[in-house]
Amino acid sequence: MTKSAYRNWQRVQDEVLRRIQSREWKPGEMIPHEAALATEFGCARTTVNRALREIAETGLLDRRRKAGTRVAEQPVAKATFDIAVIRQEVETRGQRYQHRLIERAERAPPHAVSAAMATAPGAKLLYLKALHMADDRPYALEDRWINLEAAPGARDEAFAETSANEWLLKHAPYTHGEIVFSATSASADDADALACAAGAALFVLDRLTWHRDLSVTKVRLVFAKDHQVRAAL
Amino acid sequence: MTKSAYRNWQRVQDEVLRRIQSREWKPGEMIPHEAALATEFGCARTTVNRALREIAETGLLDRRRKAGTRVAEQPVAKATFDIAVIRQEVETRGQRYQHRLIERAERAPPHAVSAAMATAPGAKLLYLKALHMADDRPYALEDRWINLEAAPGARDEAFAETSANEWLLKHAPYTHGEIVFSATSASADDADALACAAGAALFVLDRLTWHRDLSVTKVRLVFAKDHQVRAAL
DNA sequence: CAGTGGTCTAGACCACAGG
DNA sequence: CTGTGGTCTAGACCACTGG
Repeated sequence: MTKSAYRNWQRVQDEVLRRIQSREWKPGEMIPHEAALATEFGCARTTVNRALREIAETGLLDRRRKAGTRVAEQPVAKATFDIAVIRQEVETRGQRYQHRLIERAERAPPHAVSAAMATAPGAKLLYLKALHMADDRPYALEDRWINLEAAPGARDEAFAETSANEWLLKHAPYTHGEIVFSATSASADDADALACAAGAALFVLDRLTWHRDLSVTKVRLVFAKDHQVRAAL
Repeated sequence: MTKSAYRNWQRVQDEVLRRIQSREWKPGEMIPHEAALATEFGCARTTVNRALREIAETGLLDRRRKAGTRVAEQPVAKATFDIAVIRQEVETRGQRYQHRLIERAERAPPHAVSAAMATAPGAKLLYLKALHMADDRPYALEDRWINLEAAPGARDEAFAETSANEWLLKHAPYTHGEIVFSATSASADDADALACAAGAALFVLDRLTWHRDLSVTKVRLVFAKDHQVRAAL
């Protein structure tokens, strides 16, 4: 008897990965079709399908009906970053988290913002500026616009204790969104809030989320100097 | 009769997502178990399982045997970035790609590098410095160390025409690796190569890949000013 | 039009962990 | 110890697309 068939699809997946990585199956080459592999591994085709489907999702295999499955020529690496709530991020490092509200106002945003958020040109949004701290040192400076149409409850929230970050997750779900990473030179304000020299290179995260066709919030997080974002490959 | 059952798991997934996003099922709440949903949707439990498994992978659901399935309290957003070959990245933008080798040498790396790559302290590695160009303008400056033990063929490659990026993908597969994003101030060298002011804030990607327990390559890409990396949520 | 992957099903057994 | 998710199977039909 073979060993327990539990987690069999992973056994298949491991073996397929081994053959790709060992060049037994070379980039651009066809690999046997599902039925053949099922026979070889002595399992159901469903099991092979699951193993291959997951590999294809990582970009290492190209699968097409009728054409079959090939090893990708130039696999596009997919790096998945976990974007947690900042409090979690800080506490996971074993640091004490604190949040300080700097500004809270209801006002019409600059054109760039209302355009990006697809809100009416003159419409007022809720603007928040806040500082996230880790062990009493600045961690990230937040600059946020909230669409009150999508999250009306925000009007009654002070955001003094709870960060908008957490409040929104709990009260204003989103269906999709976009994240952009970039670098910026610290403005005088940034430098002041983040305790770094003006002009220092800072890591920036911009996020825009939507609920259906309604923008929910647009946030820009400027991190303290030397911030890194890390992902496994 | 119902509509074709094709892509049924997506229909289930969409409905489950709708219920989560509409707060019909609130954060922290249990949702019905698979068998119940299967009955409700008139499909096999396998189909429900697939729909829910995929949602759980995005972090929106927490699933545990016996405990059941709950809507996550603070979903950790997973942003997946496609890290393509630079040539592709440039050509996808409709720009002309070029690659210029600046330096190529076999030498012992600084301690930090040999430590990160777990190579013998005095061991020589292949060092490459190259500039990636888009439409004749600098795009990214590459600084790379290649472990010749993991990729011996690199010794015979000039990397004048083919970038190390592409050559390695074709000739030195990896099993796993790590990517780190950060920001840096342009050094004098960076500024010169990338045609920007010294001290400018630049986006940096560091990648270290392994084949089993052998490091393959460590590369640092410093991008031209205003570079962004984007991902859907 | 035929070969390949994509999906579905009904039923089964198993692993895990809550109670 | 029992309920829930995790996995497997054999067989089936379908969608897509290359030849």
